[in-house]
Amino acid sequence: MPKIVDEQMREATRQHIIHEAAHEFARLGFDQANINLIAEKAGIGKGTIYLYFENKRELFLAMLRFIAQTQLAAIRGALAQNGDLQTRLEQLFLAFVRLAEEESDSFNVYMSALYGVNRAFRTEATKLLRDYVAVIAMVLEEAQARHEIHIDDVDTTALMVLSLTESFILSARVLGQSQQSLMAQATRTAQFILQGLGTPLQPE
Amino acid sequence: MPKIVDEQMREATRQHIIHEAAHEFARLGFDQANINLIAEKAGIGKGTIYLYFENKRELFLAMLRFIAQTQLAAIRGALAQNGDLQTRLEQLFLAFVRLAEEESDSFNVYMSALYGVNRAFRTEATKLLRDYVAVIAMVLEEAQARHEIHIDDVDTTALMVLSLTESFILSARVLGQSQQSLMAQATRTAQFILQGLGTPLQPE
Amino acid sequence: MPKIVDEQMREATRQHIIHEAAHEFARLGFDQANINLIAEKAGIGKGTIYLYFENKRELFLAMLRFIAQTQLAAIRGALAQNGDLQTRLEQLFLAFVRLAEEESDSFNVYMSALYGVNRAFRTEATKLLRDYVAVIAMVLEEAQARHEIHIDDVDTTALMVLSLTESFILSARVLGQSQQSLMAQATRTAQFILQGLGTPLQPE
Amino acid sequence: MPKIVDEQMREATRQHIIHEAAHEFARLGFDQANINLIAEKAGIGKGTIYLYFENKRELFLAMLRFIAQTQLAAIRGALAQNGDLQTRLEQLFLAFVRLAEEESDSFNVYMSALYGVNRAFRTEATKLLRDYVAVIAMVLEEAQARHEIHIDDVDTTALMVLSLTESFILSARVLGQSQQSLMAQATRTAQFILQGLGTPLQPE
DNA sequence: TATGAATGAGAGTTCATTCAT
DNA sequence: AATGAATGAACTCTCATTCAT
Repeated sequence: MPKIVDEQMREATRQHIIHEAAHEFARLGFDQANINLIAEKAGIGKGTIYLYFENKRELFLAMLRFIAQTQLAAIRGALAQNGDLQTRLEQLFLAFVRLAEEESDSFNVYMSALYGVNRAFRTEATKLLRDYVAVIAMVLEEAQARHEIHIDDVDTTALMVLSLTESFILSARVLGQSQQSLMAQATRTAQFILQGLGTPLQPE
Repeated sequence: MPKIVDEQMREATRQHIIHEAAHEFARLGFDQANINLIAEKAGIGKGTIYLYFENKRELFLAMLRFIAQTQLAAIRGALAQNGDLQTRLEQLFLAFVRLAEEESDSFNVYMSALYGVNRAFRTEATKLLRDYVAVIAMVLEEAQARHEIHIDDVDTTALMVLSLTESFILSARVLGQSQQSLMAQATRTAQFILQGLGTPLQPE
Repeated sequence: MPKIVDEQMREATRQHIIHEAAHEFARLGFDQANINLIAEKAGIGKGTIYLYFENKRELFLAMLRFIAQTQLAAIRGALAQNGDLQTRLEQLFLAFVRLAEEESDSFNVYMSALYGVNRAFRTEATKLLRDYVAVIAMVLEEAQARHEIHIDDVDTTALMVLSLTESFILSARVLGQSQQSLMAQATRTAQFILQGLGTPLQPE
Repeated sequence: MPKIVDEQMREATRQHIIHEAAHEFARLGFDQANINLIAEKAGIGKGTIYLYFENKRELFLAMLRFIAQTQLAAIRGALAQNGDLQTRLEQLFLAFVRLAEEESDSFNVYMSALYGVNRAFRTEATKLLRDYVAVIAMVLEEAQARHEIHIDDVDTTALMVLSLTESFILSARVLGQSQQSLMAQATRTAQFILQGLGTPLQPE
C-alpha cells in the first residue's frame, strides 16, 4: 500500500508547512512573511512549497482554515460536557482564555484576516466567526429547552456572548491582563451574561 | 509673522498628507499602500512626504494617532450630554454604530493595527483602547456617584461595556448586519448591560 | 530477439517524444517550451525524457534533425520526377508552398534556429540549408548536362533559386499571401529564374 | 531651458539603453537576455530601466523599432542616388551586404522576431519587411516610368528582388561566404534580376 | 526501465528612500 | 522648501534536472 503511505506522507508534509507558515505569518503578517524562510524552516526546498500550495495566498488561506478548525474544535470540546448554562459559559470563557494564551499567534492571524483588507482572507475568517456564533447559539438553545433562560433573538444574543468572551479576553490581554487574572473572571462574566439575559442570579 | 504663517501652512500640509494616507492605508493595508501614490493623491512631490514624516512607518503612526483623536472626540461628544446611565449607554452604542458606518476604513486600520504584527502599531492602537476604557469608566463612576449602579472593578466593567458595544458592533457588521438593524439594538444592549451589572430594569 | 524488439520500442518512444516536442517548440519557442508539458503530452514520466535525451538542448537538436529529414524528403520527392528545368522549378516552388502551409510550425522552428542566437542550433539548421542548396544544385547540373542552361557558379545559382522559392514564399506568407495566390506564381517564378539565368523563354 | 535639456538627456539615456539592449538581445535572444545585465552594461541601476520602458517586452519592441528605422534609413540612403535600375539594384545589394556585415546583430534580432513565436514581435518585424518592399517597389515604379522595364505586379516583383538581395545575402553569409565574395556578386545579381524581368542585358 | 517528488538557481518587477537641483 | 529621477534590495514563482524507489 505505498499509495496510502505516500498520501499520508504528503498530508504530513502539508501540515508541517502549514505549521511553519502559521508561525511566520503570525510573526510578520502576510506581506512581510517570506516564502523562502517558511520553506527553510520547514526543512524543504523553496520550490517544494509550490507542490503543496498554488501560491502564497493559497498557503495563507489553507493556514486560516487550519487555525479555524483547531480553534473551533477546542471551543466545541470545552462546551461538550454537560452542566447548567452558567457552568458552560464559564467553560467557554476559560477555553478562550486558554486559546488566547496558547495560540496567541493564531488569534493575531485570525483577527488580522478578519479586519484586514484582503477580501478572500476576510471571507475565510468570517466563516470562523459564524461557526463560533453557531456553537454558542446551540448552547443557548439547549438552555432554553431546559427553561434555564428565555431569549428572543438567539443569534444576536450569541454574538453578545461571544463579544463578552472572545473580544473581551483579547482586549484585556492587549491591555496587559495576565492569564490568571483573566481566568478569575470566568464566573463573574458568566453571571453578568445570565443577569443580562434577565435570569435571576443563581446561588453558586 | 511669516514664521507662524509658515507653521500653519506646514501643519495644513501635514494634515492633508495624513488624510490621503488614511485612505490608502485603509484601502490597501500598510504593506500594499504606496507612498508614491499617496504623494500623488496629496498633490505633492514624492520626496516632499519625507520632509513631513521620517518614513512610511512614521506616517502610518501619525495617521493612527489622527484616527484615534477623531474617534475619541466622537465618542466623547456622544457621552457629553447628561442623562441616566441607560441613556448614555445607548448614546455610546449609537455613536459606535455611526462611527463604524461612516469611518469603517478607520476601524479596519485601527483593528489591523491592534491585532497586527507590528509592535509599534499595536502600542499606538492600544492607547486608543485605553482611552475608550477610560471614557467609559468615567461614565460608570459618575453613575455610581449618582447611586445608579454599584460596581467593584470599574475598569474591567468598562472593558465589558466596550466589548458589548464596539466589538459587538464590528462583529455584527462583519456578519452582514445593516446599520439600521444595529441601531435598533441600542436600547436592548444598554438594558443587557444594566441588568448584567445587577441593576433592576428601569421603566423607560 | 527481445533486444531488437526493445530497440524498436525505444526508437518508437524517441520518435514519439520528438513529435510532441516539435509541437511545443514550434508553439512556444525553445525557452518557453516546457519539458514537463512535453513529457505529459507524450504520455510518459517527466524523468523518462532524460533517458532518451541528455537535456532540453539535445532534444531540440534531435527535433531539428527530424524536421530537416522530413522537409528534405519532401523536397527531394518533388524533384524526383523527370521533366525539363522549368517544370522542376515549378515543382520545387509548389513543394515549398505546400510545406510552408502544412508544416508552418517546422518552418518557424527552422528559421528561428537558423537566425537565432544558439550556435549549436544554427549549425544544425545550416546543414539543412546546405542540403537544400545541394539538391537544387544537382537539378541545375542535370539541366546543364542536358544543355538546357549554362551556369558558371552552380552553388551560388542554387542559392539564388532557393531564395526565390523558399525565402520568397516565407516572406510572402508573412505578408499575408494565401496559399492559392502563391501557387499561382509557380510558373512565373520559374520563368523569372530561367530568364535570369540567361535562357530564352520557352513556350509553355 | 532645463526642460529641453532634460528631455534631451532622457532621450539620450533611452537610446543608450536600447543600444545595450540590442547587443544583449542579439547575443542571447529575448528570453535569455537579462535585464539586470543590460542595466549594468548601460551603467544605470536595475530599476532605472523601468523608468524608460514598461517592461522587458516593451524594451524589446522599442529596440525592434529602432533597428527598423536604422536599417530602413540605410537602404533608403543607398537608393537615393540617381542612376539606371541596374545601378540602383547593385546599390541595394551592396547596402544589404554592408548592413549584414556591420549590423549582423540587428539582422539576427530582426529575423528571430520575424519567424519567432511572439505575435507582437512578429507584427513589428513585419512592418520593416513591408517597408523594404515599399521602398523597392518605388524604385521599380520609377524605372517603369522611365520605360526601363515593364512589370505587371510591382509588389510581388519587389518581394522577389528583396528575396534575391536580403534573403540571398543572409543565407550566403550563414553558409560562410565572405563580405568580399558577396560584394563581387552585386552586378551579377542585378543582371539576374533585370533578365528575370525580361529586360535584355544592357552592355556594362 | 520508468517515475515524479524534490530541488534551487535565476529573473522580472516593485517601491521606499535618497539626493542633486 | 520642494521635487522626482535614480537606485537596488527584496520577493514570488518557474522549471530543467536529479535521484531514490
